Amino acid sequence: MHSFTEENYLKTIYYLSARQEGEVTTNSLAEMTATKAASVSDMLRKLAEKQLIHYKKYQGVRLTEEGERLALKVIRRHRIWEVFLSEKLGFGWDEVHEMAEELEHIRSEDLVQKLDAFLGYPQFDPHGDPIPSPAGHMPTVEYTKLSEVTVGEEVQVMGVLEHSPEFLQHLDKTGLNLGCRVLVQDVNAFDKSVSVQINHEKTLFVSNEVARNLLVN
Amino acid sequence: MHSFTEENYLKTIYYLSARQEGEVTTNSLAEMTATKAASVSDMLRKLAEKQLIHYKKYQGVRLTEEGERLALKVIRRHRIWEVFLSEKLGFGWDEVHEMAEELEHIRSEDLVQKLDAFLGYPQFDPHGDPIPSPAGHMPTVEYTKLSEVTVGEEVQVMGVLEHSPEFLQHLDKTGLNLGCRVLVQDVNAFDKSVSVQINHEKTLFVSNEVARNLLVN
DNA sequence: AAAAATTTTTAGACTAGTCTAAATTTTTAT
DNA sequence: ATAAAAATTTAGACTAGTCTAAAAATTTTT
Repeated sequence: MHSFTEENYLKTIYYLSARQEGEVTTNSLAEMTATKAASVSDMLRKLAEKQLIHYKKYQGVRLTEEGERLALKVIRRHRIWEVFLSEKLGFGWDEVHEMAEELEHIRSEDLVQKLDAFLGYPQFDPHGDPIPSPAGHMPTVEYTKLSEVTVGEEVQVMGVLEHSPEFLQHLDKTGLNLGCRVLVQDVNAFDKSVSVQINHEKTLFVSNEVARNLLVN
Repeated sequence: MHSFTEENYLKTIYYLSARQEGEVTTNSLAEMTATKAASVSDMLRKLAEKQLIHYKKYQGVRLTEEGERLALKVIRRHRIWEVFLSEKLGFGWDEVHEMAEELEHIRSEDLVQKLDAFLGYPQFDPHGDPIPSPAGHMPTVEYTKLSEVTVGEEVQVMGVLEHSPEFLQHLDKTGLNLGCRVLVQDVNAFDKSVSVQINHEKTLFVSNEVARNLLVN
């Protein structure tokens, strides 16, 4: 079995790889895991020894097939627990991440499998992120940022790019929940803020900062 | 906050204290936690420094009020998770303990509180053990061992003293589940084994070893 | 293409929790 | 009441994961 810490590194490498092309850097990992570059270097050596990453000194890092399989397992557990916390226990989408960070490391194949069944095999977590398959495959989703929708189009909120509680709470406050319909009425040429109508009801002004972090289809 | 390991020591001290009068010994703790006496000694020093136990060298150990409060918190979390695993996910009572050993350490007051509500504020875990109150009080239950029931009495299985999967699976196999009615028909004078009728149906022979570990009322 | 800046790695140290072996204290047996 | 046995603690070492400071490699700038 792999340690709590190793699982977190793999997960983080996966996320950073998905975010940009090419190798993941030591520094970006240090930032994401809130440790120092020296600690990351050390851990990379260990993960490379275990064949979980491809690693050449000074050249950045990439998951091996086995490493990606493990990372997706952890992400799958994380997201399934988030669904549980949200759907069954009534936690807000701004609260579930932190608890899932711990729950994702509970070691039992059977547990996540039964939990998945109990939840009715959900496809997405409370933030709209897809749940990897048991076999370790990440579903591809094709969403657009709200900031890129043209005036007159009506779209539906499908996910978020920013997962901080602050951002999610802001969305709650303004009523921009997952699944709500958004009609783009106007785009401000100066600051790229968007004027939208929500669920054919109230009209709202959305900053570009927010619009860039809202995924729609 | 306290570490995973500290929580386990406190929990174990609580269990051993409940099992016998007086101070808990270093050796018994070493056995229970599957470590060595030397490691226990070390940890006891640390727990004493944190005022979680009363500890005089060579004299054994006893929880302080604060230590007991923490121990009961952990036990509460453990048992509530067991109920969840059993009732909602369909795990057997022989399977839940191991997973709960990990789940009990998830740090969130809110989580256990919401889980408790979701489960309808259960009073007992799947083994019949009472669930401590949120305030940290262990309900007292007055059960008798099946081995001490007199011939002719009909009782109900309320709990177990032995929690090993092997024992629990044995009970499953023989149909001695929690809640089932047991009429004591005969006690063998030689080996103290008991002849019982289950739920007014089949008759069963129960060894004294088993009868001593079955709690009834 | 060399110098400067940045990034990454190494070296050495620290903590929590564990271990073995040795020393000490307590208990039991004579 | 002493000797032997058992239990407990201390001493010193190990591992995983972290850190700071220094060294080395890479990238950027001039």
